[in-house]
Amino acid sequence: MDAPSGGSVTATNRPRLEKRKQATRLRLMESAYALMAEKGHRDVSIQEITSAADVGFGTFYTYFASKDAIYDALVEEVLEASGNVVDAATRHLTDPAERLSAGIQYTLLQAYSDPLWGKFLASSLMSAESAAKGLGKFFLRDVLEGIELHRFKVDDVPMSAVAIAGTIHAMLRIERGELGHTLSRVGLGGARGAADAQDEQELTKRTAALVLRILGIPSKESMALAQMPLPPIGGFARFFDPDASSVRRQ
Amino acid sequence: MDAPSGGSVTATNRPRLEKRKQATRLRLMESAYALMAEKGHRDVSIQEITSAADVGFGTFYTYFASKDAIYDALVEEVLEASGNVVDAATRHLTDPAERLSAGIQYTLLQAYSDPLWGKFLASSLMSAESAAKGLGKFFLRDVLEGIELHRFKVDDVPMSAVAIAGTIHAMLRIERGELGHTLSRVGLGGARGAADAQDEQELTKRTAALVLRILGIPSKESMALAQMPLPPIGGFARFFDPDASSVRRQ
DNA sequence: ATTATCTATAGATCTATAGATAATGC
DNA sequence: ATTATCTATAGATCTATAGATAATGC
Repeated sequence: MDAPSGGSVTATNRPRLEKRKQATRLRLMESAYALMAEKGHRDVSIQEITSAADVGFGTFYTYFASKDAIYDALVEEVLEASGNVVDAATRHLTDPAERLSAGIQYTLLQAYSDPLWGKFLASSLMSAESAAKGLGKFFLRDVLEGIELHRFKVDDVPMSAVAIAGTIHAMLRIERGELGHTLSRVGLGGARGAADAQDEQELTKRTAALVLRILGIPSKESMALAQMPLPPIGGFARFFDPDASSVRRQ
Repeated sequence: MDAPSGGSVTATNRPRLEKRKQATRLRLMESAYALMAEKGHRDVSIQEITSAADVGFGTFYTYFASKDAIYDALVEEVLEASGNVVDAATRHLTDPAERLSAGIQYTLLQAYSDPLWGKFLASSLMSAESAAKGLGKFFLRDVLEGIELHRFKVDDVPMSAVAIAGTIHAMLRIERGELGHTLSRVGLGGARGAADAQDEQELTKRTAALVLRILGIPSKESMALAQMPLPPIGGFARFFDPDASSVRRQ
């Protein structure tokens, strides 16, 4: 009617503005990600997030309706990225056993090299639905394929899936060095050399080996499979680190 | 000096008063327990707790310094009770494999029969230290004894312990029926009959069987062990239920 | 007389919004 | 001219405490 003519001036017609908006949104998510991984998502105020993002308080509400909304967006992002980590690391492998082993190791190595990522991923995996997204999707695919090919020998598929998920989840939550520490306190002692000299490489291999054993692969073969060299992917990107170019989508 | 004579009139000299205090304290803990299990311990206000306990707001601070303080007290209580459940159920068994199987099954059955208990126990087991108390202490004892007797065959003891803890923890967190549901959504279908017809008895047996397999017991024997009848202990007490006489100490 | 319990309240936080301001777009 | 961003604030909540009250103890 009496609207200014000249065609619709929608947001999409203004690429620079749109780009700036995306940058602000990303800064908010980066800040929320770091704070929530550190302190737990309920224990972070919107105030803290906007301060860390160096953005006016009210700006938050331009992008997210609530704290839960930004957390949900982050979970979505992290779960998808976790799937990408696994997929990138394992796409080329043909043996489902080797592929699963590599996927598990890359996941844990990424978590060790970027503790915030590890904490956030662990918190994302708390709900049962999330287990079917990201990581879980790929791991389950490998498990099912291995069963079909008679590479794995499993009596109870759902229970095995729960055990694998529970094991990986537990490994993500354990503080480094605590594995040996906790158990030695109960009188177990170091299972293999000094308990505190466990490095990430060894822990990831042991985790992979145990998962393969759950899937019915004999003990020796599991260890051999887990020891196979991982094709290097040139270090891990820090998730949500402005310097990093990978992992992030868009 | 000028204090009233007649001997020290300490609290211990007044059994009725002391008893009443304990009752109030217990009411506060019962209310906090139910609310925190339901909504998560951070999402309950002291206001809610005192209302539920039918106690004046300020009274809370006579007994606990903070919300964390009452939560810690509850965790302590629940962990100890969890140990008692396991111990009572397994004390008489001589085979560590059978004992561990029974302990796991009783734990899960208790959690299924009393969902609040299950939720609270799962939340208590989140920290690594807590895993060595209660349940964990007894389970670890059985594992180590079984290894010593060559009943179990384990390559990597700490990793196996983590896997067992992670599996049980995951089973405590999974909603009933979700095991089959989640997996069937990904295209797995019912692994054994209809996925939603899983009853607690079956789930607990399958969990125990899988744990025994992790410990190197052959597939068939694991299933046979898990199928062994559990000595009935006449139903489970509701933890913190005023009607129940067991579980609670003191 | 003693003390457990209750009521009322101050102070601290935190969320969501309204209105002003500043930056880009054309 | 448009709109992203900022500042200021109202309203809701929640914690911790101070002082009053009510119940038991002797």
